[in-house]
Amino acid sequence: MLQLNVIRENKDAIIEALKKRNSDAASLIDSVLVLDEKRRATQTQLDKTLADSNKLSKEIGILYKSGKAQEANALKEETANLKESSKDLTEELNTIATELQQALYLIPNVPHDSVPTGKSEEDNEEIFKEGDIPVLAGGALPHWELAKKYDIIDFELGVKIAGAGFPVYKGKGARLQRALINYFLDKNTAAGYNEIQVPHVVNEASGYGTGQLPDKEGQMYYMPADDLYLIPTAEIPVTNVFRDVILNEKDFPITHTAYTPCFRREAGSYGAHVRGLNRLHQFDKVEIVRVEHPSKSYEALDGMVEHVKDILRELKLPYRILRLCAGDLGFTSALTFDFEVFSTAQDRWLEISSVSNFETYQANRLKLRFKDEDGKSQLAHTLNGSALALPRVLAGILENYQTPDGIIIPEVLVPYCGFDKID
RNA sequence: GGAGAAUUGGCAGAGUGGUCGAAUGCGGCAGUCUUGAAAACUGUUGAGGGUCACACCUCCGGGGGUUCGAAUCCCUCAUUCUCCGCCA
Repeated sequence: MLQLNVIRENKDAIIEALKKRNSDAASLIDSVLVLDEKRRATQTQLDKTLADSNKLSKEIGILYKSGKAQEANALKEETANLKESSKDLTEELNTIATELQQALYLIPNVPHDSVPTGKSEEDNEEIFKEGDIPVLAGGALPHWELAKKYDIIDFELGVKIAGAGFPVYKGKGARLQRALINYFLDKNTAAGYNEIQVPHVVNEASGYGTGQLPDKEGQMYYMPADDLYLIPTAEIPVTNVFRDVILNEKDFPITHTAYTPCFRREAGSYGAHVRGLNRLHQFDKVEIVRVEHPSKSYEALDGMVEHVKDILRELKLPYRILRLCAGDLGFTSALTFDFEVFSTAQDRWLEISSVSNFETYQANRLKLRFKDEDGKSQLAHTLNGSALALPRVLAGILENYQTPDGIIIPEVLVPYCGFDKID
């Protein structure tokens, strides 16, 4: 959520910047400013009324104490009007505040200057590419065929138990999943991220805190009996650790890593590209989250990108990095880099990580602040990224490391797996 | 799941209808003293709105109510603790 005072002071610049997202926010911003003004005017009026009635109440109290009940009763009558108008004003204020809040929820984050203009993922800018794309022998298979051939992932069994998009990993497939989780967590903690285990469900307040609500409720599994959501990403619980928190400057940087399963309804995204592991309702992911001083957050973002690169180099997977264009940028993000691994047998790139800086957008909703040098409260910056999402990494490994004799396990994972080949 | 108790500032803990945003202690910060530090002493120390700055307003777990007036009374929800039941 954008800050009101920032909108007030940079109205035109914000409208201009949001045009990059192909959203004309001008009228929305205008109505926010009108509502803001109305809110403050109403607040001032209410404050005055309350001040008057507080004053009267105090006088009544003093009169009673000094035994002047009659005079007190006379004053009581005067309060009736004040009470009436303060009730009306409170109602009015609540209405305006709610409208203002809802309008603010509809405004996405302002894209960073470096974000390229563009309408869709086709306009994303490739900024880096590394790793050799293997030349596979004849008869190379896509990962879902390999999964079947070696009996390591059973998609049909998942359908029976839960439904499409909930695969069952078996034998060496299950072991490889566990190896990847442990490897990622080890890499992240070695880089200084503090491991944390968090709930896999979140309440409504947490959903609003990181911006999934009210925007994306259709993408989350919701449990009405308990008013809880299954998490679509560890970003929500891990970042909400810092909801309503005031940090000291010396607490920066805050870094966490967490493994969680992720649940996504993926409503309406069925089609040709969802086969196998490409798009699931439940998948595993290891996330990294940072809370940073505003002056350090872009440096931190670069550090996260380098960290993810390092992992992919060790796995020896061909990958590229995209700078998302404004049209493809997430609602809450100011700048996002996507990592994609090349799926050789499918001949396409698969997104395996998304690393973003949200600047103060989430912090404003979370009320995540810190005391600066002058002792004033300021909003912190939040960032997060996948390091990494498992299924497509697994797809990449299966396809790129396949040989006629079986699938070779990347060297760095062998100690975690306890085997070096799936055959 | 049943019965009872509780929820106050960074922490501990007073406060049961009136000048209480809240005593006191600890912690934090600043100063005095000291070669330096500790101790001691003095001052200061919640968040938000509002204002050029004051004034002023809101917040004592969340929401609602009673009252001229609520941290204090009532209702409701949440959470925590104790006892019982069930259970990985």
